[in-house]
Amino acid sequence: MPYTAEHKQATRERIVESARRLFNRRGFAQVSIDEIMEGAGLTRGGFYNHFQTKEELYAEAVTQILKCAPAATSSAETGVAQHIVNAYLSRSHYDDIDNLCPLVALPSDTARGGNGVRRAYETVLNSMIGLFTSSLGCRTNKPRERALAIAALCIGGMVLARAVETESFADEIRNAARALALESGGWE
Amino acid sequence: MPYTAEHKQATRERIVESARRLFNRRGFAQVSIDEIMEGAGLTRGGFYNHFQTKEELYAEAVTQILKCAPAATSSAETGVAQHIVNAYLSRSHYDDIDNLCPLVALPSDTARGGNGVRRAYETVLNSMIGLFTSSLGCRTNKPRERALAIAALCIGGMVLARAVETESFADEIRNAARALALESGGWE
DNA sequence: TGTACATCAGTGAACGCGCGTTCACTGATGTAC
DNA sequence: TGTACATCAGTGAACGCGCGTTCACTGATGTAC
Repeated sequence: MPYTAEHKQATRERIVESARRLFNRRGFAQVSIDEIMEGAGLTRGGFYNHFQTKEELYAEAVTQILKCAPAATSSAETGVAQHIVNAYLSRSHYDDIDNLCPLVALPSDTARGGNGVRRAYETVLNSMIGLFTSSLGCRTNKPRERALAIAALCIGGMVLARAVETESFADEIRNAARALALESGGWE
Repeated sequence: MPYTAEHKQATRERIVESARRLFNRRGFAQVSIDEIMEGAGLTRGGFYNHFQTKEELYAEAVTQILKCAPAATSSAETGVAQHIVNAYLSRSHYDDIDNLCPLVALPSDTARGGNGVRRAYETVLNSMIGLFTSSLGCRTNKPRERALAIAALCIGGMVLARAVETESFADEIRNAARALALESGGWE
């Protein structure tokens, strides 16, 4: 059997990685298969050795994007949540377009997308919320409700910061969202 | 001069209205000029009597969408802000796709778009924030910062609710975001 | 160890559809007389 | 008031490009002997 299974798998991953970066930046419709394949160092035709349709790649890439989201950190000690809030609403997260959290980059595309994509989105959001919840357990009588609101603040603040034209306004939004998130978590 | 200027203006507005609804629901690339014109009761060709390009219509439609956003309410008495937060995160706002606030429907498209679109987005967001700020004036020492965070909560909560697959989860998110927003505004 | 072979990942030309845009035409309407 | 005319909003066929997808082919690689 020529070409090992590992070789094929590695190529497939290069394609998904290229797609991940492009979809996260520009959404589904604005990215062509040519671009994705070029980003993976391949040409157009080979795409269909790995995926049946562009849609299929999209679902896989989004799930993939979501899996490497910062919220995937597994340890849930107190302090981790605070750290995540700070990192999430930091200037460096705002600047790093290629690694922007998909919860921020793709909510509109997800809302317009199919069930598979929505499920993946929900899974990642859930893991972020689970982390906040356990970190809040001893500080409030409604930790889950609080965790949900803090997630909305983090993601909402970032989404707005990225949609706005003026950079100083974007900074102001991030900082205000962070202040309230930290206050609500009792982390200030 | 056959056909009055008013006639032409009215037609133009029908096109923008049709575009407004479609763009708000599906974004820029997923809507065709055929659909927009059909929604306005016209045919393809006439489009170019009113607009030079699809892009031009997009910029105008988005600005238009943003202008009729709920935040445009001008009176800024205390209580109005509270009312807006409640309406914003209500189930009926969540359900009404065609009239969904563009701050919720279009942030990704805006973030990927040109300066005109971003400026329009910023303008509307500013008017929402201005309203919150003046309504908070006497209740906190940092009214603007608070207002920014509350806006992030409203929009973030709604964006997440709309991206998630499970309906009960969406409800939970809306309610949690509302609770913290009202608490932060001192309106509970 | 070396060689012939079979497989299949990858190539790039070609296809066909959708859609933005153009264009020659139509016909509804306001104006001049 | 009625009629001829000029204008231009609206029509729908056609164009052309981009892109998703297909397909015949190539050539790199692992296996059998």
